[in-house]
Amino acid sequence: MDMDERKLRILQAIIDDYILTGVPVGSRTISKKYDMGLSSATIRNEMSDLEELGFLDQPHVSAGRIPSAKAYRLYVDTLLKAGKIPDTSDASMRSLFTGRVRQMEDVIDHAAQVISNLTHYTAVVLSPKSIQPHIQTVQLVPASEGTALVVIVTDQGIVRDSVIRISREMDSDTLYAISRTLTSELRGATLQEACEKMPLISERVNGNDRMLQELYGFLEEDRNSPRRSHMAVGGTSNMLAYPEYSDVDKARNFLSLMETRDKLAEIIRGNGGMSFTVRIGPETGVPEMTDCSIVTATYSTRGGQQGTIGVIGPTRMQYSRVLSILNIIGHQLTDMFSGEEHDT
Amino acid sequence: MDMDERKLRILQAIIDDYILTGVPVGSRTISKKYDMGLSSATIRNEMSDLEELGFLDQPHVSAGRIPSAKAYRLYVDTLLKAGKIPDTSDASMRSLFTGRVRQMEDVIDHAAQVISNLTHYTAVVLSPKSIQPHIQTVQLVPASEGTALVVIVTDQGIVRDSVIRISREMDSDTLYAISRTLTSELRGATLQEACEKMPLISERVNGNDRMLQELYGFLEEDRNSPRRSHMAVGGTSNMLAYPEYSDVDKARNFLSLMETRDKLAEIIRGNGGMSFTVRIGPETGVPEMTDCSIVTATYSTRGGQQGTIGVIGPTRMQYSRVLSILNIIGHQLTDMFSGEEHDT
DNA sequence: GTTAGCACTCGCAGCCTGTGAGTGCTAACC
DNA sequence: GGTTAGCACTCACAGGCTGCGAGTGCTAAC
Repeated sequence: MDMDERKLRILQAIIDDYILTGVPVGSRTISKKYDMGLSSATIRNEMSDLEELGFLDQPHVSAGRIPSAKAYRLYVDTLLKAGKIPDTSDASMRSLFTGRVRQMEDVIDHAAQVISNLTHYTAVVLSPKSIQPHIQTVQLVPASEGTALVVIVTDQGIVRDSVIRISREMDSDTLYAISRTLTSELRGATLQEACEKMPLISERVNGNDRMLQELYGFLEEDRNSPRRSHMAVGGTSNMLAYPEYSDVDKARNFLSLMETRDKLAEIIRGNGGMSFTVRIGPETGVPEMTDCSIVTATYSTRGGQQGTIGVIGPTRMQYSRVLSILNIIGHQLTDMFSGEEHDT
Repeated sequence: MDMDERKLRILQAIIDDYILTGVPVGSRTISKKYDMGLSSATIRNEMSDLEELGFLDQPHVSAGRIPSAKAYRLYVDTLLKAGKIPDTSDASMRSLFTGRVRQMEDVIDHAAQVISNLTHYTAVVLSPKSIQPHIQTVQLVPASEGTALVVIVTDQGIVRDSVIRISREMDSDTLYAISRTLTSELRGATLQEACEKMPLISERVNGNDRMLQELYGFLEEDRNSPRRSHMAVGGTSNMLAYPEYSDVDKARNFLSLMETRDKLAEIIRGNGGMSFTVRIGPETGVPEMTDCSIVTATYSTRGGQQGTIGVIGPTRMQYSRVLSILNIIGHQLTDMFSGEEHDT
């Protein structure tokens, strides 16, 4: 017994219907609602076959059938093969980022909002993972008495800063002089390399051991921390609207997963840099998410780094709509971050 | 009919029991569990009085009684009057902030986590609302070709930054020179005043109109935006564990309120700078939160600004425990932000 | 003023039942 | 041989009924 054209059409109809309603779908429904010119009995036979092939599950004998993960997979694959993205009414989306957002983090927060509003699922937006940024400028800025702010600008436009203590005698000019030395010494180095170079530099800028010590500490720490990779989550409450989560315990599990941000980031990032991924149920690899699907897309910034946007929803997700939305928003973010600088 | 000592003791017992169990409490329970030396019948009479006085509500005739908002109010007030804070096992809390956290935002995120873990309610932490910071240093740092980073350090240690476009000819020294001028001109000014001064300065730093224009734009925008006031929310999923939220719709309302961050910040900030506030049910002023209570406390930073930490829970909250925890965490945050600089 | 006793209320869990959606199978039909 | 009508069967679910138990209010006695 093989998949033929007709089985495929029936499967498609079942999936469509189930995505829409969330209720197990029966043979009669298919034969009536989607006029295939077949009686319910015939559909019934086909459905029985489809079940045997592993595309349908039956929650209990006298209920309709629901698509299996395998079915969604097939569905999505054919969807993606066929020019994938239908044009959603993107007039409504074109101008979502006009409201003068500047800081990258603000944009990311906003994007998560927008995506979750459009999809009615949960949206996650990750800033690009900075892969070994190279130092471009180091500057010490006088802050309050006895402290200075270290600002490190990298080639990816990412700015890192921290306050360090300095001796009270230092004035602005001295700091500038030191900044120049540091910049010329460290330009082009990765944070890693900068750490290694510090001892050498310490000889050339004599008499400021304590300060350099602190600077070193900052570099050291910053190098190891994955911070500055910002993440925004939006629309977690949307999920509660789906009958899949009318069970409070399930909902709670889901929500607490959404709250453990490290884990969540890891999950979303698990797309291997593909421009689109769809992970369905068990494919997510997360036990808590066997009845969720994750759709991700990427956007890129000037430096060629990739950020990730993702949508988490029930397995019966409106895949085509979600893919379309992610596509559009992804492009918008790319435009925003790579064309013009994201400033005023 | 008046409140007397005995009525108070009974009310206390009822509240304690209800906070613990969440189930309407009956006269028999009180007479047995909390040995008052009174029979259930007597308690019954007293409870009837308490109901008449507005301290108890009866969900339905044959259920026990539950404390009204008025009762909680009384409860909290006497609690607060009496040296308020019981010593919770704070050995477990003392060292919650050791893990080398530096950036203020990280600390705030962490604090929200900690508080929600300790209380099992939802925690909100707000960074101080910067009230008219004064500029201390302005520095332009070369970023990528044709752009520079403006770093503004204020007297409150708050740093604002943005990328602006500059003409390509400018080198590091030129930028420094301009920085010096800007700093000497603007030191001590508020952002507001800085905006007003810009036209004047523009004459003195000739030939860089475009850059100054952008700088002006940045100041202008920054002045008006309440950003940089960071907010962290933790433990929203905790609320679903309480029977009060076993209704999914209710839970969803709550969660979507937690997601509208502006509104949430406003609500939490509505404490008028009091060192402790407890708002019970309707007192919150938020229709969606009539069955929630909000407890807030403040912490302060070097510049004397106040940040807010808050806990949102069901009205039958463990007020004394929550107050105690907020007290401790508040002190820790104050120590961290006002004693030493929050750096390495 | 306190308490024992009692009748009464009412939510809730458990059980039963009818209904309806859905299935699988068989036999007839084209 | 594929398709369809018919039929018996299954099973979740909603609705109605019932008994239980927790709780109350009232009254009368202590």
